[in-house]
Amino acid sequence: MSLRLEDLNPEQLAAVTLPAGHALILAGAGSGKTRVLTTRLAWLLQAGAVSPAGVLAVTFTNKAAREMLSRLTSMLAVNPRGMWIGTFHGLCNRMLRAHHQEAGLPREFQILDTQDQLAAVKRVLRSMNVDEDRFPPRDVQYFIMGKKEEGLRARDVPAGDDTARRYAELYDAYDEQCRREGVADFAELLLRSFELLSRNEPLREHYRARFRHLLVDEFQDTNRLQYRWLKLLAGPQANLFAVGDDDQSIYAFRGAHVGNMADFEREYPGARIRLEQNYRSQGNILEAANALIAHNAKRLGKNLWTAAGAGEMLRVFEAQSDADEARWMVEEIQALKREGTRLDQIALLYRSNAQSRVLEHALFTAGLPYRVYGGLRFFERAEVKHALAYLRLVASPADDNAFLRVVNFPARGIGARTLEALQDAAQAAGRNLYETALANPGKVGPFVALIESLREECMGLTLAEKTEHVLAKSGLFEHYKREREGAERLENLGELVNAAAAFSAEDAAIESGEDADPLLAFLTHAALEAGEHQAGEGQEALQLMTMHSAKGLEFNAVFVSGLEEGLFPHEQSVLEKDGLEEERRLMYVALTRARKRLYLSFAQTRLLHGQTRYNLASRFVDELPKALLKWLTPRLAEKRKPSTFTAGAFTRAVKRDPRFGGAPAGTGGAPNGFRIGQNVVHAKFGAGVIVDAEGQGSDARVQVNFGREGVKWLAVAVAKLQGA
DNA sequence: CTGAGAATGATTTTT
DNA sequence: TCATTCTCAG
Repeated sequence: MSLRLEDLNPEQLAAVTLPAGHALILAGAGSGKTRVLTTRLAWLLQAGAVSPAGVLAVTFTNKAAREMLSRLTSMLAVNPRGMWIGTFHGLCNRMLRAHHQEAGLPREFQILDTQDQLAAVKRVLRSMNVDEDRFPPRDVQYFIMGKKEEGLRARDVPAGDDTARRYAELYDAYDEQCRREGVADFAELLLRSFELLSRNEPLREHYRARFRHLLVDEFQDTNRLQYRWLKLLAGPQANLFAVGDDDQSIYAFRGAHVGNMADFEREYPGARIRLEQNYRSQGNILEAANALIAHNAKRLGKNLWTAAGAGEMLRVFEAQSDADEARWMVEEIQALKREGTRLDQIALLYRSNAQSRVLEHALFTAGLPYRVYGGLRFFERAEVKHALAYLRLVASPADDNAFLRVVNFPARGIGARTLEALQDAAQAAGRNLYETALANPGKVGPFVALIESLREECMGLTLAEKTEHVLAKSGLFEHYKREREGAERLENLGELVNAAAAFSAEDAAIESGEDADPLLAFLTHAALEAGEHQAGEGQEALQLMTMHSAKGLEFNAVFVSGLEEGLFPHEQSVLEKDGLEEERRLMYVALTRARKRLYLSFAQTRLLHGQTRYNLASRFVDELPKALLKWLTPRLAEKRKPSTFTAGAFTRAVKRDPRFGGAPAGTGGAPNGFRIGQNVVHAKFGAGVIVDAEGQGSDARVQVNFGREGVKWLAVAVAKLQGA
């Protein structure tokens, strides 16, 4: 256990030992960001500048929060209990639990995850007889979330046309429903905490007097409300220490506002430190990443460097097809393995999850073990959510979401009609479903009686015993035992009991504050931390994930695959405002994951949504310095002229014209010696690929995808296309 | 209530 | 293509 400052570089040391005041640390990829943040925290505590209770450190993920805490306790003997280290949502939850009355929430309020929220929105729409075609539940949910993250309640939403007004009404009705049912969605935790602090002066002053130092990780990922929350909590006295990297901002689509960094610069004068020395990648990789990101206009500016050598060149492979690309990757992986690279030190990155399929197929065929990130997390699994719904009803009967989820699961002969009648009665009485059913049992009588007895029987039991009891009495265990494919689900339910057993008083205190009710804390834990993606850890396996999921990780060898226009940058993203720059930052993140070896690949043909797409190499490949690239395949479209034109249209699925016999891809007939899938060069538009064709002889026309230049129909007789 | 078949879309993701 | 969601008949 030691706090060592000797190993820090001058910039890191400067950041760690800054005197009181505000600071913005621009921390490049692999520059030791987490280390600086935790060492800063330890240094403040050890120097006696502040007590553990006087600091608040906030991160985005539970994983990051755990890592900070564990690194801190390895440097310093501190009791984590009194410290406020956690995610934005976790800390807001803690504050709201401590002051639920002032915040207008019931003590046992439950947290809605994204799934629960959608179900809740659907109920609002149904109760208001809203046309779901005009107001799709997903859009309404997105609207509500977005407004909350801007800090706006329904009444604050600027009035617009009828549709906008209706959205605001639905938002209002949704909030009212949440209030009735004693639940809060993710954004609500933040907004409610923000409103609590802004309205309740004594409380605000209490926390302002308490927290002298606020430290923020991944500041570029904060949304507007999170930044306002920080400012409100900091007040005029506290010191804000923000660490971030605008070049790694890849979450604008979920509300992150990179502009917060520029705003911070303006609003909080103080220290500005750039951490540019990279301890991860070799020189060529960094040089490539620097050159790529230099194409972005909106940057604070930063250049990574390393004391390590140049290392290897970046290897680039052009495949005929996605399957071909996958086969090549397998070969390279086997070669790496022979050279002694551990499989878990190799990452296969892609833009979208759908791309993992081909890779998995090739890896499976080759017998290479792999692990795919993404998909359902533990607490999101249906059987686990069912079990939790019973526990939630025991803790908080007003939770209609939980009620509806399990009132007829396992089946108890309670049908849609019964529930409709119950919901109508509840609405008329302005009460929740549970109360309504209790007052007028009918068909749901046995169900509420079951919950009532569960609540009684659970008194005095430990958390794990409660969980086990609920599983047995609810019939969930029986149900899955009978089900043919229920074995895995049963296993997960067993895992849930284990999780409950492992959930300690310590966890509860950190999760929800001192003297928290273990059951409530556990339910909160389940909502705020969805758990691992899947089992299969520990085994040495290749790591397959999206470039987004790879953020923060590092590997000896990295494959960045599917570098094709339309796929990456994604065709949707280039239509979005600042979308291309965000895609480029994503590429930057992908490149900077690699320590020693970096592979880039793209395929001429890719099967997507059941149709063959003909693609051109991503512009991001062109944006890398040629001198750093080692082509493993002959560069076919070398002649392509660079262009500044960024038309929106990209490869469309090829609709094969029956006049050409609907021949398979690549061999399809097209007029005058051209065929679908063929690479061509046009004098003005550069390289392209034939995507469709029609007509014969002098009327013949072909549709060509020129990537950035868009997709164009050209008359063969006029266009003078060259075969490439 | 259940199961079969149709319809529907389909970046990226944490809390 | 394919996975999920919806609809309707039994």
